[in-house]
Amino acid sequence: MQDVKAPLRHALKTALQALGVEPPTAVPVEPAPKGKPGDYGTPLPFQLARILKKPPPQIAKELASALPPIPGVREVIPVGGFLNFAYDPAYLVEAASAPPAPFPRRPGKVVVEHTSVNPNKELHIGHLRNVALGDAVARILAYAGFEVEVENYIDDTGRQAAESLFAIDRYGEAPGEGEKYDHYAGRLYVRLHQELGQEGKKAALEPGIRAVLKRLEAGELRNEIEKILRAQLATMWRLGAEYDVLLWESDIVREGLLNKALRLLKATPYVFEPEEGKYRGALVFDTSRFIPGLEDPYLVLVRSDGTATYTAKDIALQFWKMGLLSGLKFRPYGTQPSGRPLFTSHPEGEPMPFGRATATINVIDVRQSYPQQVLKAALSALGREDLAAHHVHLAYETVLLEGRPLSGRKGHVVSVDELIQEAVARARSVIAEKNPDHPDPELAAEQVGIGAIRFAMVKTEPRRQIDFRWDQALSFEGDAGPYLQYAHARAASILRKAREKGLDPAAPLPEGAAAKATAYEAALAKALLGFPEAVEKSAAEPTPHLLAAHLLDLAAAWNAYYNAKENGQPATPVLTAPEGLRELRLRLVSVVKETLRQGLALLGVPAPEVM
RNA sequence: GCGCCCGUAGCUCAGCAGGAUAGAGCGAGCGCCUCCUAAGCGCUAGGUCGGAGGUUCGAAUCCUCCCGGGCGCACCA
Repeated sequence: MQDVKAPLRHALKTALQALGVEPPTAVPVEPAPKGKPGDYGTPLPFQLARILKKPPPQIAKELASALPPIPGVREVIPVGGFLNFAYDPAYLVEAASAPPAPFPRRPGKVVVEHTSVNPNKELHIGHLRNVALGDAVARILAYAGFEVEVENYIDDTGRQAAESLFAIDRYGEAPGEGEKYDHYAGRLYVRLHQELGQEGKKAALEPGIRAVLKRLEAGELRNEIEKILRAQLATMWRLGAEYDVLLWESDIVREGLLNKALRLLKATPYVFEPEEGKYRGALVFDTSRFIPGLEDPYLVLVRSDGTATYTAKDIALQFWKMGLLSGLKFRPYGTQPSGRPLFTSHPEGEPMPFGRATATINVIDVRQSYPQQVLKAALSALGREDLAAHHVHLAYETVLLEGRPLSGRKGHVVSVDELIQEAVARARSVIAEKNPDHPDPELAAEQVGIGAIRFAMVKTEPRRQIDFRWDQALSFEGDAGPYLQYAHARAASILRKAREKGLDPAAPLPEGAAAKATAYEAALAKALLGFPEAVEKSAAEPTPHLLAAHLLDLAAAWNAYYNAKENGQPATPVLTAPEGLRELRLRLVSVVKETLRQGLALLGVPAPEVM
């Protein structure tokens, strides 16, 4: 896939220089709107109107005559103040006829932290958005040329983990038949909270919970946490999300990273212990210089009872991620479904080069914007504005369920496992109905079910609230994962049949084949050529929804191509097309298939060969 | 009250480093399987881009104010 806009921009700059105008740094070039002549166009003449003191249409004409020949451009068409370019279809098709290639490597390392769910109960659809978003962003960045490290923070010394373990111990009940361990822990956690709600129970149970908390901090109950964590990981892996390293909070505390971080901060003028007032005896961070406009800019790092706040631990983790602190040890944690190894921090491990990031992305919901700002402020407090500028909080809005906020207490939640089961069952029945001879219905059902769920979570802009509705999330029509998967399977089917006939879609195009390209092929080629830019934009934001939107456009262009008719007859048959044109179309279909596969992979959506 | 985010078609959403008659999907209506998978395609209907000012040759996009909704403002996170 080659860039057709770059030569065009270059030619425009050359023409501008010929006209004695300093070219802008970014020359706008966009596909021409439907119904307008040409394939691409630029509004450049409007921007020059002020400088040249001439009307845009006149500038467009002058610019047109000053242009050097542009590769593939058949005609330069002034359209009012726009200047459009009609391409030779053969050129567009040739430009699109190689599958997209990964981007060149970029310097530095990006650490993406996502999931980081409390190891105390099963995942629900709120967590799902985090996993889907984080995993997609990590994949997109890696494809876009960044070195990416995916970290999953395990808060094993938190209150919630302690409560689940306490509940398991207290009720002494075994998991139900076939009950996943995280669901079991979650069930007893909920039961504990019911009991805590009863009169006088809280005081009676509190010491027990505190005792568990102490043991967790000492790392004594790691195996108990692991049982829950392993069950959660099974869900993440089934979704297709994978990680490089698990970071246990107890390890971070044990390695003294927290104290090291606090020591660094205490050496700045912004962190101190007030001698009077409401914060007397606590260690606070005055963020006013970094976060203006707060009514109370003091943030407690260490409470007056000596315990550290979560934010303080988070700052320590952030410092570690960016190489300001060292000390964690690691060891292998096993191999994930794709074969990618997973590591974990561990007291008995050995040093490994995790962390040391030049940029960090935290995938975490918008309600935590303030503490995320504090992370940047802490970096700034150390004088590391450079690092602060490279920390991104990928804030996403919360997920509603049928219009109402999720609520564990009111039972208004859906677990991810439950959702997957439902989606796969639904896919299974659609396959049985539409393709009863499917060679592997179980595989396809899993792919379609997972794909529908994951796509639903990433197609919307992160900062918009998602209202999860069963009928929409499991929809297999329209703007949905299965629509893209279907387009992919359709292309795969043609390629399969071609190979059966002895044709090789990967073979070089025969001499003169490209010249047979029509407007149909050109339109499809243009859709394909937008892929690298969509990836680039998605990586830069970062957000997967831009790539998702482009893939929907590409699939729509491909489906339209597939269905094109003239006088009631198929206008664009592939396998039965005349020789030359057939090879050309086959090549395009193969690039469509590969581009969709790649794009879907970046969103974590499987691409079935048969549906 | 202060701060951040969101108001685009009946519903769910793209578009927002200013550019061409504002685009999809769902829903509604009409059509397309003797043709490579109809989970698809085509056509029709449907919009004061929350409102008012402003900047600009040009504003859904930038600025200000207002209205509506969400979230955050603990020695929680």
